[in-house]
This record gives sequence, C-alpha cells and structure tokens, in this order.
Amino acid sequence: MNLFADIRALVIDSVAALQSEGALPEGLGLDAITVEPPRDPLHGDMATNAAMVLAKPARQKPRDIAEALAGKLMADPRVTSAEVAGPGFLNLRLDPAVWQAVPRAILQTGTGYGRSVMGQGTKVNVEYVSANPTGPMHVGHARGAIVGDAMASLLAYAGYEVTREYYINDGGGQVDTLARSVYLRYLEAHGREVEFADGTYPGDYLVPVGAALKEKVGDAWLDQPEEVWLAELRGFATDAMMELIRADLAALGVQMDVFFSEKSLYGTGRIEEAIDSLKAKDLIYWGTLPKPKGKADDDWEEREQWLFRSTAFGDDEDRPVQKADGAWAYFAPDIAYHFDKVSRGFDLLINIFGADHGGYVKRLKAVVQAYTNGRVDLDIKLLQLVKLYKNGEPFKMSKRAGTFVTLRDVVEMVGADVARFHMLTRKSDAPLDFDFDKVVEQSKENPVFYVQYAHARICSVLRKAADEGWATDDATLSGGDLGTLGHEAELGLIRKLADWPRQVEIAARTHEPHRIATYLSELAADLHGLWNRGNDDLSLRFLQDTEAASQPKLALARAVAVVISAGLGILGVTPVEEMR
RNA sequence: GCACCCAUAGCUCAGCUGGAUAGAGCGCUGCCCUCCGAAGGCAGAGGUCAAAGGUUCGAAUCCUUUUGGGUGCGCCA
Repeated sequence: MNLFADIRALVIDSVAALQSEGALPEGLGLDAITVEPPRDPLHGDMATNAAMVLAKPARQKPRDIAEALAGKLMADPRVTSAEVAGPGFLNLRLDPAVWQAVPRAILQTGTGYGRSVMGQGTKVNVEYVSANPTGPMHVGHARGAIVGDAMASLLAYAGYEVTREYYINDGGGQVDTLARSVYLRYLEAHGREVEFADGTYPGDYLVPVGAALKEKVGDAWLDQPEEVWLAELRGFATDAMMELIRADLAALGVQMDVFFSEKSLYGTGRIEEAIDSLKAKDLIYWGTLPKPKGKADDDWEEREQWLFRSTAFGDDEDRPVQKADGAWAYFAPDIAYHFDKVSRGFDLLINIFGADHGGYVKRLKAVVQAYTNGRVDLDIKLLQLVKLYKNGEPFKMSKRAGTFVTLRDVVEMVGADVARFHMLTRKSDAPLDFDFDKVVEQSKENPVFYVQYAHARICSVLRKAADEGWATDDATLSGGDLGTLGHEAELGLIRKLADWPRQVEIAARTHEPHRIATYLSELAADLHGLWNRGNDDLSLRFLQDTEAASQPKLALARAVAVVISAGLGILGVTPVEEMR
C-alpha cells in the first residue's frame, strides 16, 4: 500500500477523464505530476501540482485546470475536499477513514509495507569496499562498506534485483610489496633479524601470515631469490588478506555476493579483447599525452603509448591503458572488469568509491557508455572523508606511528549498529564527523539513540498492555475499529507513516540511503511528540483504561515500530526492544 | 593551471525528477513529571540558502560567471 501513489493514480485517471471529455488535449506528458504532503499541514493532506504542470502544454490557465480537476477528484469517496490555492496548487483533504486504514495496512503487511515495485526487477550491481588486499580495513573503508550495503538493501526493498560485489585488486605491483613484506615476516618467524625498508608494509597484522607461511613451506624458501617464491607468495598473501577483510566485513554485518578477482582477468585474453573492441571503435589509439600543467615536471618525458579517448566523453585528458614497461595500467583490467559486469546482464551499475577516486569517474563512465552505447548507466558515488573525534577533539590517525584506526577498532568501540546508523546520517558527498563518545551518547542529539529509543518506548507500552492481559498481536490490533484515531496529533503521525513508501522510492531513485536515516529520525520525533502530548491530554496516551479504548492507539504505536524496524532493516541496524 | 565535489541559523546538518511562509539537533530564553521510560516534550529568539546574473507562472534546488574550502591530475591501485 502506498497512499501517495494511490492518490497520484487517481489524479492521473482524472486527467485522463478530462482528456476523454475534450476538456484537456491528448498527448500531455504526465510524468512531472506529483502528489506530495504540503509543507504546511493547514493546506490539507496532500497537494498536487498537476494543473501547473499541464498549464503550458494544454494552453490553459492553471487555475481553470485545477477547478476542473477538483470536480473530478471530489467524485472519489476518499477525497473530502479539493481546493485550488496559490498559483494553481490543488490541495486535497482525505476522509479520516483513509488515514485510519494506514496503520491497519502496516500491521497486515509487516515490514514489507513500503516495499516498492519501482525497480521492476532491474538487475543492478553495487560494487563497494573493493579495498586493496594488502591489510586490514580502516575507518574510511567502513563508510564505504556501510553505505554500499545499505544502498544494496534499499534497492532490493525497492524492487531491484541486486548483486553486492567486491573487486579485489590482486593483480598489481602492490601485491609484490605485500608478498615481500610477508617474506620478511617469514624470515622473522625463523628467527632472522629483518628490517622493513621503505616500500614494504611494516604492520603487525602480517606477523601471523609469516608464521603461517613457515608452517606451510618450512625452511624451503629461506635464502632463496624472489624468482623462487614471489609468484606463489602473492596468492598466499592476498588469500590471507582477503580472509582478514571478510572477517572485518562480517563484524560489520556486511555480506558480499561476489568477490571478483582482478587477477582472474590476466592470461585469459579478456583484457586484450576489451582493449581491442575499443580500438575497433577508434577509442583507443597510439599517441602521446601533453605534459601536465602547473605540476612539478621533474622527470616528465614525452612517450608514445596506448591511450583511451576519454576526452570524447567529456574528460579533460585521454587516459593511458599501459605502463612504461608495457604492462597494463590499472585502468586496463578495470575496463575488462566493467565489460564483464555488463555481459553478466546488469542494467544498472553503481560503484561506491572514496573521494580520492574522483579523477577516475569520467573515464570509467565513458568506458561503460562506449561499450553499451548508453544502454547501461554507471553511477559512481564518491564518499567524502570520515573525520574522527574523541571527546570533541580530533583523533589523529597516522600510519607511520601505527595509530591508524581500523574498521575493527570502530566496531569494537561502538558496535556495528551504532557505526552503521551514524555513517548513514549524511549524504555521501558530505564529509562525516564521527565522535567515538557522541555516537554512543544516550541523548536526543544522537540520532541512533533517538530512533532506538522510540522503538523501545513502543515495545515498553506493548509489554505493559500484555501485562494487563490484553491482546497485542498484530492481527488483533489491526482487526478492530480504528475510527477513534482522529486527533490531529494522531493523524499527523499516521501521515508520516503514509509517507514511508514514498521516501523509499525517493531514496532508491536518487541512490541516497541516508534519506532513510533522516526519515527515521523524523518519524521518531513525531512518536516522541505524541507520547508527551499524553502528559497533558490523557486521551492521547497509548494505554487507556480499557482494552477496547487502547487497541486503536496500540495499533498505531505498533505500526510505528514496524516502520522503524523496516527502515533500520534497510540500514542493517537491529532495533532494540529496551534501552539499557 | 585543469577537472570533479562542496558552501543553508552562532555550531553540526536535513531539505522530495523546481512548488506555497526554508526545517531539525546543539547552544541561548522560558516552560512541562502524582502521569505508558523526562534517556523525552512544548514555546520563543536566531536566515541576503556564499555573491552576481540567467531560465521559469514559480529557484536553496537548473544554467553561467565569481569567491571560499576539499579531492585528484602518465609510468600507484
């Protein structure tokens, strides 16, 4: 059930009726017609811009169209008034019974209330995290993991067919660095003195990997040149790192469907195939790049190489696909990787990247556009930095001093639920402050707590009701007469509930899961507001003297809890039943 | 130098494919527990939506320019 969609459908039908009567011309575009809650509740329950949108193409005055539309809409039993206002808004009021049906519908459908079919089974691939397999994940990866996971859940809830995917960068030179670092730890495990030079990873997390290597190969690789062990150690080391990363993701509650290995593209001809197909379209050519301007030109030398013509797609420079030594640059396997995604039948690709990948966006979009002739859309979300605080003081992170904050640190300090919700309170292109103390604070400034508290309060009321021996199951609560839910404060809360499916669609359409967190905070505020109204007005309390009088109010409260559960479910957060 | 992102209340931020008098929390002022959890709520003060143009019946939202901040710019991934 989606009340706003229902009423919008009614508006569209009414426009069609006017068209068939000749009052409006045929062939009008109706997509821009919206039905929204008015900013000011005094304007009514819902407002539509239909008359204003249609005025120009229909060559009629907006208020005239609105008047005609009002007449049609009034014929529907759900609509009790339709007033033309301002430049041509049509403000609608609905029969209270329509609103009272909302909590009933929520209790009957459960957390599926708000699910949408807008995705229509569109196959979407959400690629996120994709952290290099060279060490444990840090706090920046955590934001990517959380936003990507919530994005995937949101789209699934909105009717898309979603695949969660991780691209493992296990093909490049950094893996050599990793392997050499593990080799040093391996020597150390054999009691040798080692030194971690620049260009190796000195982190402690490789100590057990070195020990495991000793277990596996014994002393066979001692005093051997790289040719003997490097190739095999690459695989051994990345496997160990991916195990670490999977465990980190699991600690956050993130589960991937696909781990795609960059390495798996090498030696199969697929990179060459992808490059050739772009050459055939004259999008990859042999040429030289201009010297970058305004940058220190220390050792720049002009060189001919294979270049991707990304300037044809609005990029400011063409991009090389090969390194100086003839090996593929990172970009080449990534082209093949995105071709692979397309070939797996995805209609929409979403990549969640860190802000430092900003320069990469245009060329990657260009690749997908070129390959699919624009059929498949690639949306890239760039996540801004997470700024860490402790007690309001910036929390310094330094890899050199070994004080960088890992994802695991965050989960252990504040818990996965708190980390997840908080990371989703800001849109992705805004930087995010994360204060280890504030995010666990139990006060209304902390949205995680605020929403959880609303849910716990409702659970508390239902427990009290159950203590009275009253029925609190959804079927009984929704089965009774909800006609007494007529107070403005109660109807206001119901309107908020009715807005949930709409917010889901907006969030899914814009690929912005943070809107779910924002909505939940607003819903919680409305719940707390109504709750306190009960201090002054006993008739607004959820618990009344009799079971019969309480039942509609409990149904409303329970409906709020269901929607909070649904929303938290999308965010991957567990609703709590009591605060401790 | 160029590209991308950002700029909304004193502070931190929401703001719907453009819609009516721009919202919330913190902070400030004043209130509300004999009462389902006050871990909460109500009311008040606080705004040139960075600036200037443009498109539109209508702009915080779209376009252009400017200013300020962040990120990136062949042989890292």
